[in-house]
Amino acid sequence: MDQVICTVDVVLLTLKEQRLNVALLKRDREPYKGVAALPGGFIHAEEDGDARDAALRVLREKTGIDAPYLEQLATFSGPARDPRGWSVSIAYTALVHDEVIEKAAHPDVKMACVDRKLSLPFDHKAIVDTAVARLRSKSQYSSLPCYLLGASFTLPQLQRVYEALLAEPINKVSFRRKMTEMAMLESVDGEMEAGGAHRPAQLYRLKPEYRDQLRLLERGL
Amino acid sequence: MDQVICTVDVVLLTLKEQRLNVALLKRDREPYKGVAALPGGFIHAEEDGDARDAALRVLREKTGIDAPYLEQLATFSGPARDPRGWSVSIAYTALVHDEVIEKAAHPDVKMACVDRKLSLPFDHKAIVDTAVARLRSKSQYSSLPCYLLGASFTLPQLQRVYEALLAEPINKVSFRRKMTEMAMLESVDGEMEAGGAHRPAQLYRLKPEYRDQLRLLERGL
DNA sequence: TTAATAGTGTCTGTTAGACAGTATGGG
DNA sequence: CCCATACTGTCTAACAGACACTATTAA
Repeated sequence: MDQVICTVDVVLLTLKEQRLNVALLKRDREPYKGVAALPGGFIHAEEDGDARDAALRVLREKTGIDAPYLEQLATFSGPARDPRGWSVSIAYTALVHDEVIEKAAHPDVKMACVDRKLSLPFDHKAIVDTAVARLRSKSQYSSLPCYLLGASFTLPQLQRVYEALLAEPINKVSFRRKMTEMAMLESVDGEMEAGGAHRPAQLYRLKPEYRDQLRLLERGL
Repeated sequence: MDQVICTVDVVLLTLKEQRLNVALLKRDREPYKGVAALPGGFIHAEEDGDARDAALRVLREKTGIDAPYLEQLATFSGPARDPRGWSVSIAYTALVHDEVIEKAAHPDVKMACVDRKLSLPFDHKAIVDTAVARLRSKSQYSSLPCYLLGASFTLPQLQRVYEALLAEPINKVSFRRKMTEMAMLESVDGEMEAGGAHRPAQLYRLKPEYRDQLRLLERGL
């Protein structure tokens, strides 16, 4: 049997000031010791139930973040991507609200804007690019961007998230029609957004059944 | 380092009489020797450039089919899916025209309709279901179904493929507008579909630049 | 000519976007 | 009151689907 190294990597994304950021971690061992890279690690056959469990474990151990929205991205493989030998990395995308990362406040985790030129070890740049492209693509026709916000949020906030991801303004009336069509939100009564000198916006949250399951539109935004 | 078995599996799909069929191969070794399963095998670190190469190699060795449309589906993993131990299978979907399979005429390959109840070893049923769901979903907004036809085909043929995959009739005028919008086809001049006592249909083929690259619609069919 | 299917012009209903109006908070 | 932003009603433009009409072949 040919020896193949089997790892998972996590592209942990969040929005900071309307810009997509990815979590990078200073590597604590060779190869690339001390270099910022995606949180990742070997699959532990004795403890991990599957690759997804491994990704959740790695994220918890390395960043202190627990149970984010997580979906499999793709698997990257080949003899050259890791100097230790022929390797497979099952990559996952995790989406969290900015606050989750700030609360975890892990000292070795640095957020980097994905629009900047990133210089990353292994093929991590390609993995990040794939994750970002997938997120932006799915934002056109799904509820995925909701996971970049907290437990409750207003429609104007959500629209700004979609607009940041799609990098284009969205018609307010159409946006609201589409959110109604997706029928994934329920209003949180009585609670309104605090803040400015203006009418406060209604708060919403994902219906429980869609907390882990995407909602799709027949026709995109 | 924990020992993880690293394999690839291929869901080779084709349309036979407007029904999606998957290629199954009688296994020639344990486990499940003699049982029909997806074509698959171990990654060979010395010869495979990456997992995709492994999938192409496996498909060529086991079915005689070379260079089909191939895309990564997902990776399946866990301690229980293979009796030999904790395993990872990087699954690929291959699409080919029915004739390609008939010409290969591999004696151990049997096509099975995916709508029938399939009893498959490992987690191959789940892999097939995932591949079929992905294909049907992408058929709503992409050129993917083209790869289930040969090098050239007519628009009525292509529409029947879309209708078979989506399991619903499509408006002819809209369908043609959408194909024009995708702008992935070029007419094959002078050549017409032979056959019935009626006006023959114009033949088209994928433009060279889209032979291996999907074309997407802004808004689905 | 008829039958059968290919391909198109056009009308209509549906949907998306523009715009302007009302609603509701703070100052 | 004013301003700012949330929300909504409604008009218009764009698009999708229905339908009918023409085109082209074989018998």
